[in-house]
Amino acid sequence: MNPPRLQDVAARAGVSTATVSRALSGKGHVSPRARARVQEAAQELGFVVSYHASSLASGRSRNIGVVLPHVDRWYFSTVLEGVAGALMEAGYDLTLYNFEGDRYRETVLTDFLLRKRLDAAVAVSLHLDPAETEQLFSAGIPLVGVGGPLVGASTISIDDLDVGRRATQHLIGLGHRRIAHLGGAEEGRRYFPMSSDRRDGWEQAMADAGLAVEPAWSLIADYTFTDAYQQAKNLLADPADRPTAIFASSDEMAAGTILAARDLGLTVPGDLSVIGVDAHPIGEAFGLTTLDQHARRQGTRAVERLLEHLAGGSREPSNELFPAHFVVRSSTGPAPA
Amino acid sequence: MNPPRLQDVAARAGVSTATVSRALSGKGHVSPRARARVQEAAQELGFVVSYHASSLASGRSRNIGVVLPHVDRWYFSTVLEGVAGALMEAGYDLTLYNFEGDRYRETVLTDFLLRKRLDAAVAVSLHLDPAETEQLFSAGIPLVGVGGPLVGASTISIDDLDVGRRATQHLIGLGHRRIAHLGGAEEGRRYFPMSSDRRDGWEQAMADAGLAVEPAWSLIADYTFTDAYQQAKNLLADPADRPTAIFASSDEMAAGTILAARDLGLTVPGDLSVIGVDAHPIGEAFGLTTLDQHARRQGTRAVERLLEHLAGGSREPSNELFPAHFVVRSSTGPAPA
DNA sequence: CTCACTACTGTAAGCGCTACCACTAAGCGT
DNA sequence: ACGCTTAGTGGTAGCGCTTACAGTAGTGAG
Repeated sequence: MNPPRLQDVAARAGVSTATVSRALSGKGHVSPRARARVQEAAQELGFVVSYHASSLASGRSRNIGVVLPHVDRWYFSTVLEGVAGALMEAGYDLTLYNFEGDRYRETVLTDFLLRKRLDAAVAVSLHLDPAETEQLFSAGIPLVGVGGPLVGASTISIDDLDVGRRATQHLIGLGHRRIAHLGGAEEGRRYFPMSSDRRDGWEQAMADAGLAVEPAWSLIADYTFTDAYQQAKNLLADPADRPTAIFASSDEMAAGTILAARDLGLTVPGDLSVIGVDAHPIGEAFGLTTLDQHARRQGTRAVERLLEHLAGGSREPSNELFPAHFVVRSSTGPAPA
Repeated sequence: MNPPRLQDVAARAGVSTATVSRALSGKGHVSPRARARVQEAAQELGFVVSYHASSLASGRSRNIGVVLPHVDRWYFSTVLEGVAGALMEAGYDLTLYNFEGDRYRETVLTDFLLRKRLDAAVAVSLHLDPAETEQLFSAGIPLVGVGGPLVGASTISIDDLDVGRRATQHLIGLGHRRIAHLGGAEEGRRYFPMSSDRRDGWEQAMADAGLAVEPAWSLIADYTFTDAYQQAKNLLADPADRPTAIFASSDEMAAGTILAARDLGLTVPGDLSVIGVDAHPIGEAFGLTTLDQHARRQGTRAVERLLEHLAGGSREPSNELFPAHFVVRSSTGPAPA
């Protein structure tokens, strides 16, 4: 026996299909009695509206796309958790588009735009070139960006420049003058525009304090624990000339740095202070001082914005800056004498 | 101007809509000339088939659901990467259902089953009770399970019992007799059935070698780095009575254990050997010996199975065991004298 | 030259809903 | 009492595709 259709419910409840549709969707006027009868009939038959038919007829699909460059990295998966939770609460489906770096970039930007099965999309750390932007806008899909600028669209992010500055100032305030930075890949890669902002914040804070920025102390570690571990081991190898503090653009890198320092026999924060960004759970065990960027809430907030947008027509795109909060633990301390 | 429809392409190419549909989908006979003309017309108009209309008419949606208990944990996000990549290659969309523990369990099992918008589903570490199983089967959605048993469905997983045994045997082979185990939550939680299998493997290997299993050395750490760190710190606190080796059911727990050991002034593997499971990238920097369970490939393999199933009608459900491979690094060594 | 087949193409009947329109029956201010 | 609004309902035309089904040609075998 085939799955029940709207018609079957209508027959059983003794009303028209139009009334069933209205009763079930909650739109339009339906008498309490009719509503009750419809619900009962639907219940008995185990009826659920056909997603495709409903979407085709109404033009709305209650389906939102999420585009991100990776799903197996902390920041992205945490934002994704937030987005997924918020969408579930709102009764929306989530279609996932994973770039895997840039591997499926073209495919996603072509495919997912065109099939027009999405009501809207959330793009995490997505950096588009003008042609891609044009493509997106002409498809008419409302878009909210998370964790990076996205021309023409509303965005949610932290103030990366400010975060870089505050992290560095925290170290300077503790008396450090020799401060290195461990960031993500610079240009070249198209996602991760924020990496350079945090680096810029570091440079600004150093300049403001009249401190020199050693070019060799500006490192790139791809946002991973292991890469940071290697970089830090090199950086800290020479006892005669090494920084007393390191600001890492992510907690994973910061933790890798701490491990490297220990492997070299350095104490943290005795010989070296380390500060990160994220509030990654791994930071707890490392006693890592960090700036919490509330990644999960960035995700939920993005959904809120999107739903407001879908409900209320088009508003001006706006850029919402999330506050980042200090979590001071034991990895930062006074500079060694 | 509205997006072009099939009809528009047909008009422009001078053929019927049926021919356009056949030419574009590749099904049925179409002359090379007609095909070329259709493709040209579609190209010029920027035509893409409407996903919903196509699904409604054909009954197939080229959309596969992925159900998992968390997305912000390594194993799940890695499997998800594999699934997402394989689906992208096959031209399928991916709808994500995140339980968040058990928070949205009911919602997902009800909602996603019913809307009947999925061709099939992949369930990662999903443990269903009989009623839920019944519900799923009556919905008629082909299902493949990853990383755990799933009654009635085909599954992909490693042999967790064997993994537990081999990891423990590795330690025994190095002369260890005092071996503790750090696993995930036992019963209670409904996902993570594999945790107890790895624990059982440990117990078996110990028994086979005639070694005692200290109940206090069978710990639960929720699969997280930080929790393992705490547990290990307690476990290793007493110099008079502590294990010389620890088998952790995941690399994150193993890494947390190593950090705890070092914080206590113990050397690895001098005073303590540690072995994990996963081949989590963080293991590299820790020099962690582990058993690679090829999480990503489990994901891609699940998709292969599903697509075979969708193509070839229903086969018998089968359970495919993935081999796990040793990655011996520096965290395991001979037992201290 | 006929028959059987195959290659190709068009016609049109849905797929299962939503939403517009039309209509009736109340309710209500004047 | 009169229009006027509004709640409640049914009829039905699509939404944009896919896919029988049927029909026309062209081909080679008998």
